[in-house]
Amino acid sequence: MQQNERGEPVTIVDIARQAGVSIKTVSRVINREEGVGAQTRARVQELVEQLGYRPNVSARSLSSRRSYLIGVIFMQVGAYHYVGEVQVGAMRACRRAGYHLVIEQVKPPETVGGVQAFADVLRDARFDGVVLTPPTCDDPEVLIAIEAAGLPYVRMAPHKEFERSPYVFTDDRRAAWEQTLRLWDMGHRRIAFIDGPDTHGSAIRRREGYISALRERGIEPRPEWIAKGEFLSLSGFDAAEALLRLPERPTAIFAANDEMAVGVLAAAAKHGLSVPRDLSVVGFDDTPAAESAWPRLTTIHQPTAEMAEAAVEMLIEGFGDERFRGRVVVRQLDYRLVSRDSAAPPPV
Amino acid sequence: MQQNERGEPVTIVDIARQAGVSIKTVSRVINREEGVGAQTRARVQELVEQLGYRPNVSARSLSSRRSYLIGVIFMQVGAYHYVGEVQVGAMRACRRAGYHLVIEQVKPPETVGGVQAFADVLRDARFDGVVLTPPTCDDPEVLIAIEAAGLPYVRMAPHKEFERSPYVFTDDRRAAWEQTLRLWDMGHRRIAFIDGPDTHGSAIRRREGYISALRERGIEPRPEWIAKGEFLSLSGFDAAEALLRLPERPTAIFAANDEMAVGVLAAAAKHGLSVPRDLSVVGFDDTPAAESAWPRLTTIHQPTAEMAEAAVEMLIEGFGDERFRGRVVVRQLDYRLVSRDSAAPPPV
DNA sequence: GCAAGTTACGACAACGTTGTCTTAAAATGA
DNA sequence: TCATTTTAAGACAACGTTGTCGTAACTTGC
Repeated sequence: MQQNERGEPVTIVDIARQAGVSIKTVSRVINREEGVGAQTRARVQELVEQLGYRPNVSARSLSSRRSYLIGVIFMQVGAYHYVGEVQVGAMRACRRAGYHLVIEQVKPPETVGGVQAFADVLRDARFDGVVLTPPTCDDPEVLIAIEAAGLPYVRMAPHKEFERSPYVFTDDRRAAWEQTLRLWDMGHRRIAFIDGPDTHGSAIRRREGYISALRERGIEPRPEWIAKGEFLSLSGFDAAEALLRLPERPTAIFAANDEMAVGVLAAAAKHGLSVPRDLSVVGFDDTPAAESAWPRLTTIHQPTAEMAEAAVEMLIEGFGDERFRGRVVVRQLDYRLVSRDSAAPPPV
Repeated sequence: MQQNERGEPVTIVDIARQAGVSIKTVSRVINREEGVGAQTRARVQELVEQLGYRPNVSARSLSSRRSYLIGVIFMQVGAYHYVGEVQVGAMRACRRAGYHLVIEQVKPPETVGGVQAFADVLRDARFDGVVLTPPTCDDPEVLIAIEAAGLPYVRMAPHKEFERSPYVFTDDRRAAWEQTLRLWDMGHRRIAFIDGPDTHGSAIRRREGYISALRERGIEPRPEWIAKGEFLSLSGFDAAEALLRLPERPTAIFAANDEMAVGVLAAAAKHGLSVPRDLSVVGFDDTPAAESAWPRLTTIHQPTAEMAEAAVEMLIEGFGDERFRGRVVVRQLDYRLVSRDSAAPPPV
């Protein structure tokens, strides 16, 4: 069923011979090109399915100068969940369109020769396009390498230079604003914030949302309420420790991601504080950690997989019209507030 | 530097012309084949570097019938960390050998048409080989699909049928045995265990190690001490709740993975138990969650990335000698006990 | 000094598609 | 009815490598 009479994979030649047409005609049917009569098309189509023919990607790319490969570029720094979601979403979109997903890791900036190695990989992988995740999507060297290779790319939640390429994003600023107001509306007035690294655009925008929400309610957030974090659980723990030692302790802590929020939970436990009775804690992202923490985290759902899916779709659609030539395409996806058990009105 | 005079990527033809030799000779140099004189080889080598030539993978695979693509097959069920580590390790090995890594997700068994879709993907991706992660590595349908495609594969920590293919593993049984004895030696006598799903071979072997350690010390583990878990944090939480309600409460809980151990920590917090003062908790795997939990988890380090690296190496080495024909190759890697803060002698 | 290897290379045909150009037949218009 | 356009299809040459085989030019052995 999947082999021709010589015991080898079915090729376009086999189809052509059996259908009594030229290989070019079969090629046209496969690629949904016009210029084929209805009956011919149907006959070829049927044979293709019957023999289980699948085009040879190598031959196809050699000839068409397309690889049907999309690359996802990331820098592994412990954000397994995020990268995993991106991959799953990207893969879904790829599969729908007959593409495959290749993953490539960029070494953290400090690594010697990292970018050169990356450029080499780009050149021999011959991707049709790549998706960039934060914080790589703002790394100037990486961007230059990709542009030098003439590759179309889409960035996910970029930090700056929005005109430089198409990108997908969610409104982090507004989401953080809503999250903060949610605490406010519960009655919290001393709301602290744990920041992410400045290399992530979303961290910055989340902080902005937090600040603007408080200002809107007529409160200027005190500097000591904003603690530096690194998006890692441990940094959330440390930041929370500092916040909980403040003379006027915050009644609520908003961590810029769930991982840090889990760290806050641990710090609260260490200080003998019951969440949410003595302290409310909210996160951001809605990772599995949020669901499995105790108490379950009130957070904001980030449609990571869907964003990646959208990014790949934009890439593939872009291949049609002269590869994005200059056009910047933007796609926004919606976040969603998730209410669980870690936030409640403050102690009276 | 990376383009020839026509502004297109440098090809083998450019090198050949400039070196004054035939393309075949260049090809020989590239592929480290013999039959080229020392000076010629040096001259070609230098030109290759100078012009930044990289072979076109499509052409190469079309001609050689190799894709230089390795696939990693997994089923996403929340084990982001594990899959992430596998990918990183596999990618490292691939890059060293000039291969690229393609990831493919298999839908959970219940999905309709899942395996057929998977078989299709296998056929058009034309991997040179694939790495299978648990629990996919024991899925009979998946194995049949891969074997039908004639693909060499290496399994990671398989569950059964060890003669069926090459595989890499760690001695989970012995590691769990050591972990249990470590608790015993601290003075614990009521040691409970939270199981993983039976579809994971390592879960089963971890349980065996736990049981045999207790038996060796002359204790028959009570059935109620072994709680069913699903390798997910929430299931650890639930299992711990049941264990902590036991009339004779265990003084230590050994969770078959870190994620569940974190769930146990949460359950302990809910019950007002201080870890490790009132209850010792140990995990398995040494994921980031173990480091960032509070208290930090005592666990066992699993060399996941290294295992994946080894798997890919075995695959690539195997391509040489007629593609593994019948030979089962096995590689064992070492685990490592990690002592942190979540285990201590039991209350007196 | 000559037959019998051995070494270092090249010519040429794959590999399985797609792109470009050509052409016979069918449809259209006057 | 005949010139003109449109449609459906095919011929043939890429695409950039590797595999197979052939063959001069050297070695080697006696």
